[in-house]
Amino acid sequence: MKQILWSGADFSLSQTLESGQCFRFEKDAGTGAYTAFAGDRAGVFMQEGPDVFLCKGRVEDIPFWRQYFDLERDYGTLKERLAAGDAVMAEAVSFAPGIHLLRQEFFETLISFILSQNNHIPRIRGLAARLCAEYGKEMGGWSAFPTPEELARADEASLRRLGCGFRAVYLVDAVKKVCAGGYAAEELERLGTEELRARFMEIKGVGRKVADCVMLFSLGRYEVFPADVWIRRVMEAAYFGGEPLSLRALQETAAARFGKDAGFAQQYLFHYGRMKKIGK
DNA sequence: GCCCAGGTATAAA
DNA sequence: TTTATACATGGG
Repeated sequence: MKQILWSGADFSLSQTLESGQCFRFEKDAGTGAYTAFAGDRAGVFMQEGPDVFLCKGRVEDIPFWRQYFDLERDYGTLKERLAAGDAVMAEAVSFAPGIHLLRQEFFETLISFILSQNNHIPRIRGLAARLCAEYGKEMGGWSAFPTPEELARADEASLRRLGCGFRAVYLVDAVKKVCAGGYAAEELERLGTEELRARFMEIKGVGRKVADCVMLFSLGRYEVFPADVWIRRVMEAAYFGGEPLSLRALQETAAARFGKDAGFAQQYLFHYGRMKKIGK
């Protein structure tokens, strides 16, 4: 099977899947194909130039995957707007011009990014996989991401046994709050960014970083775009190649960008500075 | 075996 | 308000 999913510029399957937005995908080293999992769906995708193909999966899921990869949005214009008059963003955009913001299911994104704290990507992926295997619906060779109700069967002790560590109590609190209501898609859509962030941060273990990641990688809130994926790309660009950007330059740009929230930006960049050993 | 991670809660300054 | 630590665990 080889169904065309999309054809157009400004989209890179690999850049998008490997930009740290999602934790359930696999790359076939031989063919370069990616298997992506989202909720209880799975698909195998390949990209040849501007053409993206669904190579394995359900044809009726094609509209879902188009939405998931945010393929119908004009990223040319979006990127221009983001990079205008901003050297750091311009650098980020040219470093990874094919990144799209995923529209992942809300609960899966929330749980994944709670798992992400003080953790590295290979281990986050391992944890997510174990969570699916233990509590998600068996799909024949793989497991769906558990629903809030399914994950409500888990208590702190069993989550710790899975290896969640101190994040176990955070997961329990998140599941409890989501099951209690107030997190339906229509309700979240009604809230502005600030209200949404405050709502998420009521959950134990959800700080600004996780809240923003959920808004970015699930809810399409572009206004918080610079706070995560692009900044990370900039840091990688600064660390791995090209003209090195000083931490000071990044901080100044971030302070300008975040305005009143410069403190957060500093803290945020401090972490990345430490992580990537940039600056002093 | 050691190091450390797509942070956050909490204490201390 | 800002800055420093503890945290659980296992992938690399």
